[in-house]
Amino acid sequence: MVSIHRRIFEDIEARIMSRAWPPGHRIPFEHELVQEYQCSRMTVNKALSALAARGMIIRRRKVGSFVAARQIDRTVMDIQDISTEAELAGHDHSYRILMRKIEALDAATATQLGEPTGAEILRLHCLHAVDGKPNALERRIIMLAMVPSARTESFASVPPGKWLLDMVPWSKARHVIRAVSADAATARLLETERGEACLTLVRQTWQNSRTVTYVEIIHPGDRFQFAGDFHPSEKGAMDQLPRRSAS
Amino acid sequence: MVSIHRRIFEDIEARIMSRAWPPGHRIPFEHELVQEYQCSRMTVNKALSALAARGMIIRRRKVGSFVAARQIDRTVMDIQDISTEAELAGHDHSYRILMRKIEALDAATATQLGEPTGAEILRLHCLHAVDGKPNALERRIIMLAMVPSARTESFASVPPGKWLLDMVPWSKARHVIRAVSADAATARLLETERGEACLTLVRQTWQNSRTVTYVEIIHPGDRFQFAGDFHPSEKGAMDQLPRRSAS
DNA sequence: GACCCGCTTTTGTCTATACAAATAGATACA
DNA sequence: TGTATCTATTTGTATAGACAAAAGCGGGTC
Repeated sequence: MVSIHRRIFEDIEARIMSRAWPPGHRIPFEHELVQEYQCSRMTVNKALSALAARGMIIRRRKVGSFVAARQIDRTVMDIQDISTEAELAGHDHSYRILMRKIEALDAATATQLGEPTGAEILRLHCLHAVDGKPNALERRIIMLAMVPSARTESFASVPPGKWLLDMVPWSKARHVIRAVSADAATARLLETERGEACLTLVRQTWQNSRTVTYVEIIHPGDRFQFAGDFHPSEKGAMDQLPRRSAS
Repeated sequence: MVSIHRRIFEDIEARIMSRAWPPGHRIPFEHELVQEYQCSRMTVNKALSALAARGMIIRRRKVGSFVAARQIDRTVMDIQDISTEAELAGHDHSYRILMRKIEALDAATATQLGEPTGAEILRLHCLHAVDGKPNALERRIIMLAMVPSARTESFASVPPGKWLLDMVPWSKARHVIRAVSADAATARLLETERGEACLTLVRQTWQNSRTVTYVEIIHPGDRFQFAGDFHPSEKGAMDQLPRRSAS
């Protein structure tokens, strides 16, 4: 037994996925669906709102609801902190700090980050290993104005990615994935060949439109990949938490 | 002026993002939030349901609502068809078919796809160029049992990615992003150096747990990247459709 | 033509109420 | 002690009604 709003949701979704209702097609008005399903408008509204929240339809007052353009391959990738990820997979994770220094933001990088030249930053380089094998080179910039406590943190016992996640709230993140060839220094650190293809994840994190941190994480291409699934009507993440839970 | 359910949503979200309410923390019961915000339970329910749909909280009857584990960096990447993407960006797109043949699925590939050995497939190789410059090498397998009409389609005027998207509904997709070094043949086709880092997107698409198509799209690393944003409280995709719209 | 005003339609939000489903915890019983 | 049953609590779903906000549309005026 499924609920009515769920059935409406799925009926419409099926028609969108099968292209019976192509992009741009107008979905019946709420009052029409009320007639069709013999239910209240709130119920219909709940179904349509859910479709809108997923970006499958666009709703406009006085105009109607329409199948969204480009209901493309939208994939959700879980991009985790390296140490957390390794832990979850049951692998051993270690890291060591290669560099840690406080400096002023140079002009080129400042432009790239959209922050003022000369701002005080903490620059960190860090090598991660999983099960003893080098797995990632992390090059990070932390804006000290946004994270003053980083000034005195050595990151000897907590990796910077995890530490920041625990210490600093962020409101927006941007990820870029690139393939680059390893230069000599990178290859040496990652114990791979010079010129070897590397998968680089760049992440910039903001809080209220001020950059918190910018990081490049360079993985050897033969030991790493990103994966993501897409199920159209997937409900949110399920079964994540304990039966009983601490307050 | 924001709606009440939106404010409740954002208040709770902010506490989750800031770790004021860490994973596992019990969120106030609906009736408590009703008191706090002086609104009806339906309004509170709407806010909490939205948080649950996003996977930020887990709700269980008689128990309560809890902050979900791993409210990680979940990023949404729009992975589009190459030709559509180029069009949207205002670039010129062309392609040519390098290979097109019907064959039986060999054992190794069959295992990889999770399909029976010997199944009839259409194998397609295709070179895409944007503004005259090679931009992607596409290696595709189409399961003819699922897409019989592909047997007679030449793909001379519509690229296979687009054609499939228009012809065949799919219910699930999986994406993998990898970095690989170009072998000699790939490098020649993409007009780049042998060994150059390439960004490879692998996509497998299913309908009702039967594979529809499997494709590897190999981009030269110096001309391509994937990007995705994450705003926690982002509402669904907006502004996608026309002012006026056909039926 | 351009501009403003008011009408109408559609979606957005909210309320108060009701009952159903799940289930932790208490209670009764073997 | 273990087990079945009851009870209270919390979330899930649905309803009918109300008003607000956005925006297309037509009419009027200049």
